[in-house]
Amino acid sequence: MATIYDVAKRAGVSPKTVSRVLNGDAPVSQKTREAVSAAMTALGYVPSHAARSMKSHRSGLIGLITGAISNADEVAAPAGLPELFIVQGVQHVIESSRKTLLISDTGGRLDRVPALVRTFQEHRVEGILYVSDFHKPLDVSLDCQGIRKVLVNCFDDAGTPAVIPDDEGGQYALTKSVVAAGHKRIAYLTLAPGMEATRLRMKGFCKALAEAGISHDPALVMATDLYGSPGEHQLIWDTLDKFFTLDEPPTAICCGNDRLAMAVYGILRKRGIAVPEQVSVVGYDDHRLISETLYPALTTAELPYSAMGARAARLLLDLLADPLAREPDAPILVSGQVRQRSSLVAPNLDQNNVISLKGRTEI
Amino acid sequence: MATIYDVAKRAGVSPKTVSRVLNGDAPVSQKTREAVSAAMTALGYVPSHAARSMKSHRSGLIGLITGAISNADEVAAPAGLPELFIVQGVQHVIESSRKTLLISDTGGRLDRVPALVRTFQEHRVEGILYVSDFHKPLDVSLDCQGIRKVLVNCFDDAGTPAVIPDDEGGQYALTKSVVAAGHKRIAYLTLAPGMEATRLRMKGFCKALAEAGISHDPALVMATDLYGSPGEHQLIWDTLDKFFTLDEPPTAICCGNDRLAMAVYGILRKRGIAVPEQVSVVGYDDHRLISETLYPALTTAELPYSAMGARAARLLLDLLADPLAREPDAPILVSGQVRQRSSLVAPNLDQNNVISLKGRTEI
DNA sequence: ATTTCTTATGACACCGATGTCATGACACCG
DNA sequence: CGGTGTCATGACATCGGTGTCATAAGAAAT
Repeated sequence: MATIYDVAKRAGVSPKTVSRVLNGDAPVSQKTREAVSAAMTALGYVPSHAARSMKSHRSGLIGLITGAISNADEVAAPAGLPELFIVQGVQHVIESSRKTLLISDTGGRLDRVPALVRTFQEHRVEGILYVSDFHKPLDVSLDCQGIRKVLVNCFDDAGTPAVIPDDEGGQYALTKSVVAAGHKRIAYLTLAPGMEATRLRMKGFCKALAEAGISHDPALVMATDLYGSPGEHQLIWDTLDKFFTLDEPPTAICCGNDRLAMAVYGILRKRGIAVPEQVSVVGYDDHRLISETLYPALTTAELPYSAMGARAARLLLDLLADPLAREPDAPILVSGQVRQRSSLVAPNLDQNNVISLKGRTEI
Repeated sequence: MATIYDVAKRAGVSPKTVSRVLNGDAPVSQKTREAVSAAMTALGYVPSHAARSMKSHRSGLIGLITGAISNADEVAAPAGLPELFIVQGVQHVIESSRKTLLISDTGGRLDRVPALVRTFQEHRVEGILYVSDFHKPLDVSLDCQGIRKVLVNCFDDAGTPAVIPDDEGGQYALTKSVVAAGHKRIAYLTLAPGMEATRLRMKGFCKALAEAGISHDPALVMATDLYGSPGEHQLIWDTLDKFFTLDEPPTAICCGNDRLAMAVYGILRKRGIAVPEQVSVVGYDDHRLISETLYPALTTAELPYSAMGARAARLLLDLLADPLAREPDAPILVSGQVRQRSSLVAPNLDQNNVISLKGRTEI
């Protein structure tokens, strides 16, 4: 590989002059510049990042730690959407800032994080982004030896800058849409209890109902997310069974994520209940592969992963640009849109103001 | 950041001795080793990758170019499965070889590839993997200036080493399973014409039928993949309509990918046709988010992206380890499994040996 | 005791850039 | 015509490691 000395010799100038042509940081005569450029082209010269960063003490690298890649075959992890979208958002921002993103994967094993951090340190990354697979408290000790870091999709109680989804607001807005469509009996198939998203979204769900003057009926709320477990379909089946043997069955079903909604579609139809004619269904995540392809297309709330990644990357770059910049003192919430599609319509009620399940046929 | 000189001074030895402790490449007395280790710990010393690679001329970096990350919101690109799974397979192999993977994303713009290659060159990557979003001829000029490269999910006619999926074999095996279940009238909703996968899988499909003595009926083959187009559902609807008004309707439907199968499920049920009781459905890709969650679970052929990534990474490492290693002279085919799930059962025929569509109710 | 051979360690140069400082060549000024 | 300033360029040191070679300190052999 050609070096700056080779170029200098060929162009008949000093290495320093070649450096000046490269960086344009000092005047170089037109003639010299052309000679140097010609030599660079002829030799296929590309400057060495290692040599540069050694002298400048600036690597231009940003490290990102994720489990997205190795987790990808459990693509529907608890919260539903692969955190890869976060990486996408990060990538866009970092790349347009002329820095290079170094992505490392935990391979699903948190005990490997220290080794990844060490690799980042060897490369003298200027900042680190830690991306969690779903919204939760940080579950790994992340000692970065003074390197600036930003958490994405997780948070700690040490005040580390963090960017998280606005789960409460998202479910609130989505539920309001369901209410606005005229529904009063709204069931909710939640994600696993104990998850941050479950708690926050329930809060948003209840808030929207309360504002609409609809009393909260515990019989309409069930946790059903069991990804990977063979019993999941049975559980959803039984849960729906309970709902539809109530005196006043639900006219709309909120699902903890789009994947659950996909399962619900299948089971409802198996039981001869038409979506959306007899029951409306909404999801969460806006996992477009699902929400756009399901028939009918799914109304859902966007989990703004890409925007979160972009926000986190921008935050990190800002912190790096100004060493005195104050870190935000609370996690930054990023909100998503409600995506209206055809699975949500006005309820179809009979004269008793109860869902009309006539014409139902088990197929 | 502490340097090897700081450590040396603190331990009262020369930098070279510290280097020896770090690399263990020459004998160091027990006492010295301990003093040096203590100093390293006290100073939080981490060696500089830049300085090391400069001297050794070995960066330990492998570059990977993909559109997977920025493409992620078009997660169901033509061939169906996000090529991210390829990256996952690569990551596993590279990481266990003590090298570091540098991932760059095209942002969907092929004209940015040269810039990415240049960045890789600056970092002196030892090899480059180019990952295509679906199986096709290489569609970008990839001038790596002598850096070893391996193509994944694509191929060129210049003999560049490549790893691609065995589309023909996959569809052949899958179709054989459908035949083995007893089906003789098998419809095929193909991917877009012109795609490598479409051509090869059709070949496998026909081969399996021919071996079973089933004549190929063109009326049962239609291209329906229109991802992102609002007319897709209508097209599938109309296509299914044609199938089921034939004198001998199909008893099984092969779909070009799992996403199409998901759409077909919805439409069939809307039309009161039960899966799998009246019609069996199979997909392609084994996109587990879909195939495991659909109700009933989907029989499908695995598109072995992860294995392809691993294979390509291993090939690249082998080529790097032995500069004289001969490149394979044809693309390496990687085969996937057939995943048997509940959407495929024996056909339900009436006394005329025709599919029984009794009990059908439009819901 | 002297020579020989390990073993442990250090001095020094070098990898490929760039920052600092010096200098040569001109143009412009009075 | 000499003095001053600007422009273009080069010499040299340096960043943080490691390869090469030299050498001091013991251990083993004579």
